[in-house]
Amino acid sequence: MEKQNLINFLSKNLDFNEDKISLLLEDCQVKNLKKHEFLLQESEFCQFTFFVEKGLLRQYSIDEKGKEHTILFAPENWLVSDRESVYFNQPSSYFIQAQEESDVVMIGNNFFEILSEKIPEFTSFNNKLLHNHIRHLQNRINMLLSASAEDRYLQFIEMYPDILLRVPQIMVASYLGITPESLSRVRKELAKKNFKN
Amino acid sequence: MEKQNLINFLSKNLDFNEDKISLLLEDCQVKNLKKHEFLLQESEFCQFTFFVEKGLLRQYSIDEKGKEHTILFAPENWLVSDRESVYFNQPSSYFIQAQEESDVVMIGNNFFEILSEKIPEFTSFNNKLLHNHIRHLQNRINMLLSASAEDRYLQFIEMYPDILLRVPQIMVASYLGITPESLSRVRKELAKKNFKN
DNA sequence: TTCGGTTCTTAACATACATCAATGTAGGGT
DNA sequence: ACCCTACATTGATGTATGTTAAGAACCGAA
Repeated sequence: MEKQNLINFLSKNLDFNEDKISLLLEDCQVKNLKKHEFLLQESEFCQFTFFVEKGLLRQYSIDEKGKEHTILFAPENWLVSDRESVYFNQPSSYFIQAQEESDVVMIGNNFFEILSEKIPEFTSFNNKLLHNHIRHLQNRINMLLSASAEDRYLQFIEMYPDILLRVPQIMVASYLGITPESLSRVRKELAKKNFKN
Repeated sequence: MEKQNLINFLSKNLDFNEDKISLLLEDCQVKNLKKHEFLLQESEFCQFTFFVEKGLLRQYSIDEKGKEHTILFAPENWLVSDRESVYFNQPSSYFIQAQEESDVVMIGNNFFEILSEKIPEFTSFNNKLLHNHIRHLQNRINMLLSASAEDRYLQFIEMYPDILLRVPQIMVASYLGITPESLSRVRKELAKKNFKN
């Protein structure tokens, strides 16, 4: 089934059997994306939360000088959304784009509310997702405040070893907050110190 | 009453009258802090969420090189906590310290659950708090990824004009992710361009 | 009031990282 | 198989920011 990953994800966390979840998910569309296709662009209102069944999404912003800044990489089994846009009803300042041919489940903005009504325990699960998100952002801030280019890169490959292989370095650089040239040099340095990869 | 700010804060957001809220808050202690007193230190488990009735708190971390990184300034009517420690039951990697003589309401970790039971609408309010938190962190990441020292400073005084006057520059610098010397230079430059403040 | 510490400023110098530019390389589309 | 475009690498150079160090201003405690 095309939503199998999402169903697993929910049933694992909700202790609610697969069939029932599958039923609840009936309203959610699945969308197939070609590489480089957009799910959201700057100034649009984010209408969905996206669950990645297959492939890889990237969320990024573009600043006044035209530079891209990668906010998030979302491989299989990740949720992506612009919560700010969804929750506060603002035009988004982000782009969400498929980096590979991908399948995503489009979760409508009211879907979580509906789930909350039908599955009381969902509220606390949603809470957990939010806390996870906060933890993730907090760690990133810490990294940006304290770590050098090399340290950031090392942290990155530690945390997302596979993503390194799936996206161009230029995007990893924009995630780390450095230029692609700098990243290339960092890698060269690490190679000297006989660092694999 | 010593918890008046918190009562206002909740009654404004919950549409629940002051007396009832006041009653619910009875279990929460109020603590008076002298300047530089700690509410939380690294490796401790964060047991409370703190609401600032009066004064100013600062949350910060210290990295391997001994450098401080300010995570958050919390003046009157702000909530502070290490959600990661509270929610995931981990030792904290942060310090929370009073920058001024302060009064805080100590909100126990189960208090929000209790409130949820007594005030159904509280769940969605809590949700809003979490989303606000996420928005705040997200904006900060954007800033760290894209803005120069000067831009960061300008954003900071725009956003927190009063805090600048209440804490030493050294701490503002550690919030912005730059050295105090750099901050001093930035300010000098801005002064040249006849920038007030 | 004086003392001692913290903070702020300034300057000279160091360095990590950015920028610019050129070349090389690889993958996708026709 | 070819070209085209995007990406990676490298070197020369520039710049913002860090580092170190010193003195000045400030402030709280004795």
